[in-house]
Amino acid sequence: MSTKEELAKAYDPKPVEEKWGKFWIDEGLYVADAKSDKPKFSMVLPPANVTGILHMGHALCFTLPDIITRWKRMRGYNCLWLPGTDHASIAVHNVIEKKLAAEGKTRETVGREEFLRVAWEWKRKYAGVITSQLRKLGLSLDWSRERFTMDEGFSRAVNQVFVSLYDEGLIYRDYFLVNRCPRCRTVLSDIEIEHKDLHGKLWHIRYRVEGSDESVVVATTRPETMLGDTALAVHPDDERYAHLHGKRVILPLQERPIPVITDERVEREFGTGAVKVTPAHDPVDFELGKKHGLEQIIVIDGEGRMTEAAGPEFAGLDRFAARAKVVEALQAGGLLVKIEDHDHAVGHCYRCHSVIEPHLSWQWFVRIKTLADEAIRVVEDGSIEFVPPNWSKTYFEWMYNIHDWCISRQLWWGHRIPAWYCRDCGRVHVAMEAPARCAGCGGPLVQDEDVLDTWFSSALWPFGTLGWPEETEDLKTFYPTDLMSTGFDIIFFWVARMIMMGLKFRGQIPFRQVFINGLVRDLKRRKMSKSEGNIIDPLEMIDKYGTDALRFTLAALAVPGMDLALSEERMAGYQAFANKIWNASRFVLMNLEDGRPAAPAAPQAGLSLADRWIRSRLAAVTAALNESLDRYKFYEAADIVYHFVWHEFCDWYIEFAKVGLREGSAATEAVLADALDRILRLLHPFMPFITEEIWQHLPGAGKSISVAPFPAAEPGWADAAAEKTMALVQAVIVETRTVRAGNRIAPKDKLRLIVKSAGPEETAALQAQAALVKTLAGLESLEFAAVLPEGEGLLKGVAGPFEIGVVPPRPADAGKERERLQKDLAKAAAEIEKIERKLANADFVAKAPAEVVAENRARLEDLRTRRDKLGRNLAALGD
RNA sequence: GGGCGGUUAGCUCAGCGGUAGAGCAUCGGUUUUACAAGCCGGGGGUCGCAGGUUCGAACCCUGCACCGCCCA
Repeated sequence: MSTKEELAKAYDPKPVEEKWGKFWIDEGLYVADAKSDKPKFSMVLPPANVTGILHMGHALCFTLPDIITRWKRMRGYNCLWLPGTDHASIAVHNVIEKKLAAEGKTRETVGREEFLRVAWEWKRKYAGVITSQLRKLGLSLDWSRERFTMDEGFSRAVNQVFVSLYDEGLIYRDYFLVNRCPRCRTVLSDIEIEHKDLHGKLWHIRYRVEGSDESVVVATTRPETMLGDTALAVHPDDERYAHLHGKRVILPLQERPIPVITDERVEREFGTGAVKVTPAHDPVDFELGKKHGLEQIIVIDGEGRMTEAAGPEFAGLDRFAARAKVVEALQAGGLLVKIEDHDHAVGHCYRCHSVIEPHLSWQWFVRIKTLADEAIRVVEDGSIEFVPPNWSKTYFEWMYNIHDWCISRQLWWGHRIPAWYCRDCGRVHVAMEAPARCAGCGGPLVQDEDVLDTWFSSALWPFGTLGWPEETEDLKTFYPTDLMSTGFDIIFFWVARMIMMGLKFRGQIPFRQVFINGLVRDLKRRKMSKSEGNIIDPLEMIDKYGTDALRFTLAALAVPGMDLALSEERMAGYQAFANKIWNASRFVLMNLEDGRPAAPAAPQAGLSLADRWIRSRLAAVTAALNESLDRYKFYEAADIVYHFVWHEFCDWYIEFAKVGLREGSAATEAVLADALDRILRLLHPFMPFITEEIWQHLPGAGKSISVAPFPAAEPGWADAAAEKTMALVQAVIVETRTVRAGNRIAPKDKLRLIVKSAGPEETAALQAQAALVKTLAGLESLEFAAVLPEGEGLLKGVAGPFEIGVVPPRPADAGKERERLQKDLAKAAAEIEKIERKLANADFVAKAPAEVVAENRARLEDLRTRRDKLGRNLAALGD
């Protein structure tokens, strides 16, 4: 026998989590085997921001797939769950700049090399923070394969992708109007812009028509950009302005003539129907400018300041100061017709929330259309499946309207673009390694200053982490991965791009399924944010309630695709659940002091009704749990196992087992131990720590529960007869308890219970379980009678087919009893009426399925019997 | 403006065509030798509104209202 030291009175998570967390890693239990012949199940962890700290979003997004991985591992899969971190270009860059600023330096004063040295040092120092926090969640990650997006191999993969796409013409450099954050001093891609509705103004400005006294009024939300206007546009069919076609107007303040052009894209309803055109500072105007061959005059620079071209009185001013000054100048010149309130969407930087500035500059782009077409196809044909499926609509919506992807960033922390320019002839060289000199003229080369969008590298995560571009064993064994768990907010940023890149460079989808988890909110459904002060910190929760309680809470709240409202109360509830499991286990272990008897060989031989019943339930619950997890219904799976463990195993079976154990039944001891063993294994994916700790105390435990087989849903254990009889037993027990509670009879008063016999089979079945009924209902005696004796002040109740009579230890309060019976009677009567009405409907009887009709008839019969019994009992009480 | 989602018990949410459920909260009882983070019992809902389909609607369809998110 191997029962170790007895379990403590209450579950204390901390030492347990520390012990097993270390054990799992030291023993390499989650290190995948590329050569295994078991079926594989692989995932890559969404790389955590290397600067980051763990928040509840991580906890949710990582706990759910860990449940799946642990479940699959126990079911015999060769599982790989690969962790890693992301270099988070802008975020880290900002941190380092701030750090330098604190020392009175800037990146320009220290230079690129020193900047990167500081950044790497910083990364080395802080990367461990997030990874050690990940470990606290009990994730079954393969740390031996941990990767970083800027490690050597991964960087090579990034360069390889860049060079290949360039060679194929899918990456190009262009002078284009892009989004720039003046504060971060870099351009951003379209999806890194957050549009916020703002209350703005619409300024109506008068432009004089050249060589006439006439003028045209244009409306604009950005008067400062007028300094860069190179045309005025009207709709070709707008009769109000037909006479201006081919004329020119004089741009106020600049006193420069600009042409009037016509274009279908002008909205006649907007403002006055005449609009100013600023090709260098507005996306629509940029296109109009290209179409109509307009000059592009840059009046705002990359830092949001007015340029020389804006004119001497404005040059150097901040864009918002310039706006005020332009408006003032227009007003002074009598050119401002009116100012209206106007709500419109304004783009903001997703990192720092500054207002974005459209910015004309040379940038690198990915030509996206052909890549997107393939990526659309694999979702359309079901090769990749979104869970829940409606997210595919969001995906398609974006993919159908996708624009070329601007991938260059004016930052230093990241993958430097592998492009070199010839100083002499300007020729562009794109290559894996720096070429020595210009292939054209032999001139000296200089590398592009920019780095790549972080998302460019994370798009390669599913294959880059497995060793690509080398054809590694890992790549062959584990790609494509099976599941990707992530938030809906990065479907565009990340999921779509992984699909495109995976298809392009592996010719295969990167993952079979995408599980989209919701947002973690507080109880008032607000997003958690520092400024709101409503953050629930997972580490603090782990400290307070234990990792298992946190994990179970997240699982229980995780309805696919839905945001979840998290509360500490909920977590306290699952902490109590952990404690319940702990104590149930203590009970079982206390009864296994002589070791663990083997389960009976023949499935049902020598088993009591209760033993057969719990096995039947166990089989059903195991099957249901598997099905829920198969469909990623974590909340359902959690609910199933919670209810079973607490309200079937603990509330009923353990109490029944006490009777069997008292009688010295080895079978019950075996079933009890086996049920606990299975329960622990069923729970393990959700609550890895407590289950490991208890399981290790079970006689005959293996190396680790995390690699023990997941319980099979034993088909031979299904026992409808046992479940039916058990329902009778439970009904009699519950009704007796209800009678007791309704009449304020103390639990310590042992009762005499008389049961009126029903059908012979049912009666015999109940009689056989007299010991159970007596113990659980608190009886001193249980008698069966053909009729319940009258005139003894019996307290009567109806339990399934049985009528029961409780002999009150002292005269009962007839009023209370009458109240109770009347209530029951009223309930039954209401139900009867509903069903009678249904059955009175000829259409129902004729058209509803026969079994539904039969069901209703049977139910009506039962209810009528019940009503009659209750009525008689009530009448008997009357005298 | 386009798209997606939500509206069910006091709170947070399941259920999505055939007897309205869970957890928490609440009320009453209770130191029954695994557990008071417990045990036993109870109360509580015209399933947002209005139509329609159906023998039958919380569930399907249409419209409306309100809330949230994404895109333009």
